[in-house]
Amino acid sequence: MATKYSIPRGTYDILPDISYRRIYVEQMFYKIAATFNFKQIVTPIFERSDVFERSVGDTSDIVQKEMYRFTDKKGRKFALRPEGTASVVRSYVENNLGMAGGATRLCYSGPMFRYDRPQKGRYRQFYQYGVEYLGSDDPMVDAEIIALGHRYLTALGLKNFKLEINSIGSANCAKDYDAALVDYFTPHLDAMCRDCRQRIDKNPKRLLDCKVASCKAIAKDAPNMLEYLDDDCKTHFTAVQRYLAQMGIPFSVNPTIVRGLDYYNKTAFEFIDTNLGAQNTLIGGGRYNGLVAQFGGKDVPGIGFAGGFERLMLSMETEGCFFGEEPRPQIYFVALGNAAKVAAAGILYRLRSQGISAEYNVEKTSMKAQMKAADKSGAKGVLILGDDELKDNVVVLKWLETGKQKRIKIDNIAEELHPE
RNA sequence: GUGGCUGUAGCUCAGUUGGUUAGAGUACAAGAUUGUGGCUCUUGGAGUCGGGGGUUCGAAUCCCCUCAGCCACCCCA
Repeated sequence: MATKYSIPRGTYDILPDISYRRIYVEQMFYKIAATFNFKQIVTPIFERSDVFERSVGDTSDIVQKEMYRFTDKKGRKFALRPEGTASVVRSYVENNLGMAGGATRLCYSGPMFRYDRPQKGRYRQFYQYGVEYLGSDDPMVDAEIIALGHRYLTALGLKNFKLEINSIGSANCAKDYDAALVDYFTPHLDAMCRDCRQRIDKNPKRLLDCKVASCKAIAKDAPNMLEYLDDDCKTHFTAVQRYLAQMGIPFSVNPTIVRGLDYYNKTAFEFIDTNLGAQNTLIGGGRYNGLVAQFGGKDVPGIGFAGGFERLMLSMETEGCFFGEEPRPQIYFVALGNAAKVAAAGILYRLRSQGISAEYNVEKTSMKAQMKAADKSGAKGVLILGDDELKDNVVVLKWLETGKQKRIKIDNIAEELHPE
């Protein structure tokens, strides 16, 4: 007996009855991105491991324990991509995309891989969409990227989300701030959870994020990141807010937003769903000045965001959003008898060549069964061909919604379906 | 990686203190004067009771292991 295989943990199949929804949501993304003149870039789903290790940060959880790594036959080290930005920047540098002059606006979508414990809205293979803007540090660009995210969510019909923004400063103000945090938290450490005690050395900003009640209480009075911004970061951040206000995009400043990837600086933002579970970040993004230089390119500033299709669609489901029309054939062909079946092959092929979607069922022979199948398929019309019609060179066209039917010439089917 | 809950037809679920051929709804298939769908009715097929091991005369039911899903931690999309 053949063994039945089951899908790997944390992955899922997109089955044909709902795959049109994914197509709708993805196409909407590219459509909105195009209105901002972003163009698609496609990169491989695996890269040399250090592409991610160096950019995402080798102390980050993603690199430390969530990457799918493998070695090829020549011993090269690769990893399935855990996120999109590193690959895009690698390609930007490798192909000198900046040489075209002006800014580079890129968008992408595709599968990402993280070895995580699966739960609702979190998978080991998941699908992200994202944008990257390379070539400017102007705060207007920050606002534009955020606006693009906002436009997309809105275009899908989502309402129950909020935008939170923050500035995590640049390298030099972050250093001051981290020192201030260590100074503040160190005397309280005994009252804090074990995780926090461990994290204070690695990344003191994380202590701001802790969910444990006692830690939360201490973190409440911690130094505010925004007060440690240098002048450049400060004016940048206020300008971003001014642009957002100008665009009429509502937001709130949340100083505890700490993005988990090392390359972020200055502006950080999240679109959060307000009625999803624990995995409620719809879109996360931020600025990453310095990353291009780190990949061996010029010191070109950049900013971008990424979001997961899974959470997006979960959110759309809870809000009852439109997911696009379910595809169905225009015509269902009912053939009675073998001569009609043979003729149907030719007619079907001609209709399809003319762009008319058509379906039939060879397994069913009775008229009743074929009509039932036609009804179930959602087809708008049925073409019925039997011996009577065959000898007159006609078919019966029946509209399923109204039940009206008439005999039409076989050569005129396409015109009858498209009256104009 | 840690903890809690769950796992019975394709889907949603029943299944009494372990007891004989494991049920329902829905979906599917065939039929109701044989060339006309939807509604109704009749009949039918379909389940390794997640998997493996153990206790027992007997396990879907009790015990152990394992796999998977969900929820939270964590992490983030």
